[in-house]
Amino acid sequence: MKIIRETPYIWKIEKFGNMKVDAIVFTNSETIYSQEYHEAIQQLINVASLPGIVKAAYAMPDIHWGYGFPIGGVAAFDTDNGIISPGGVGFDINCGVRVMTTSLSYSEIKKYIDKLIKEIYNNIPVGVGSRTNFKFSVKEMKNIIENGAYWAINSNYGISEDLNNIEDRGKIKYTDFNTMSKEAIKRGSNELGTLGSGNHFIEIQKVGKIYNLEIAEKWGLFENQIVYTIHSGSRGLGHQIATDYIKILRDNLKEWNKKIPDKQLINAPFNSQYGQNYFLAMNGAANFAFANRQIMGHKIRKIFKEIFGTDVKLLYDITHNIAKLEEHIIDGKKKKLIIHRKGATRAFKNQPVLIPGDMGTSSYVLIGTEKSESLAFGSSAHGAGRVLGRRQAKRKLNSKDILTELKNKNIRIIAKSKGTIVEEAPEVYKNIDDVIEIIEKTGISKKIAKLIPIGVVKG
DNA sequence: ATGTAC
Repeated sequence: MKIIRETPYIWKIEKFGNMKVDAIVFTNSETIYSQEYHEAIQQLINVASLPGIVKAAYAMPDIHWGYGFPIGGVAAFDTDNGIISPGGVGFDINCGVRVMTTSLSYSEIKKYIDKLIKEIYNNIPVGVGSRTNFKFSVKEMKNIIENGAYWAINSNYGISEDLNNIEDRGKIKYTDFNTMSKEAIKRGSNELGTLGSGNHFIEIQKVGKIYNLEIAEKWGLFENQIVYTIHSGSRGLGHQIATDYIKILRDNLKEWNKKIPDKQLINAPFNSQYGQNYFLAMNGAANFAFANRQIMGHKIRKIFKEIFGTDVKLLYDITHNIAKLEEHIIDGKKKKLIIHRKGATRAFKNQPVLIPGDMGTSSYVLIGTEKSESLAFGSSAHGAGRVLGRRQAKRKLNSKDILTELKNKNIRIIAKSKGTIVEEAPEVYKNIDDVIEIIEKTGISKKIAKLIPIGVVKG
């Protein structure tokens, strides 16, 4: 294997063996050869061998090991002779991030942080198996699946201008309710507007440093401003769709998948019936997730209105686990591709890019660039990236120490489970500042503002 | 991530 340093932050693994294209890794010289990158890079090499992959397999600086495809990976496939793979999307279909902005400064709400996070915790179901106390009918579920955030706004969870600030306006048109199992629909029927567990969170944050005043102003951001971030996805519904289609492809496309280097890379030709059915079902789950974040975002907006009498705007809502049908220029010609972004954020030119760090450090708002479009199909990182596995975290850390650490930093927290506090402790993540620095240096997005956590709600 | 296991 030959790793070539293209620039100080871009590394190329020249294609060898069964690879159809090169692999490109965005990172620094300290991590490229590190043990923690090793498995993920092997997975990236496997991805580069899949049929119809175009240009290269890409890895963002926060890559780590995932199901088949690495988390933090981007892979584009030709729609005529390429594939679509559930492992290239992930189990939490349309896991994503939304940032909402208030007109309040930190000093105005300082005394109310405990009250705020308590209100949020009491109004939004959080944690493993979090459910609403009612169920949507199958007919209403069809409406939700087909219309996503558009459905939510029509159901009084939001204002129409919210749609302008959601990726794909919160509604992907390529979907078909009939491609989704009864089980998936049943699981989703009492999960809409719930946070979930693991790395999902709601944070009240204050705007720290502003890096680009002009854009920040345009986006309604100012120093010491109170904003909030929601990180969640499609809950059990999306998980069920992923599980269903991995099995369907395994049972029905044995011959087609005979040569894959890892059984977790199970896939279907994009233009086949199986490939199309997964695509349509996955998009249904994505629409469910858009509605999910829209509801939670609006509920918190109402809490702010009740306590402070202030209005809240949506800065942006973006997904980082999805396969999208997009047009990109390949060899000077426009081409339709199916872009898998798994733990990678879309970062088209001038678009807000939201990258959460960990609950003890910070998160960032960035802007997409032309360079991202030319270098990585318009993609950027999605988070800090784990350095400790969940089990390792539980062995090494205890919740009491983490709570003390957060208290010392003046960060309030309500969490349903002590286990989650440990599994999601600041120590289990890479330093977000390092990830952001690499992104800046490569130019795949540019910093706009830093967000500092002050109140955290966890599952 | 996940009714953390079929």
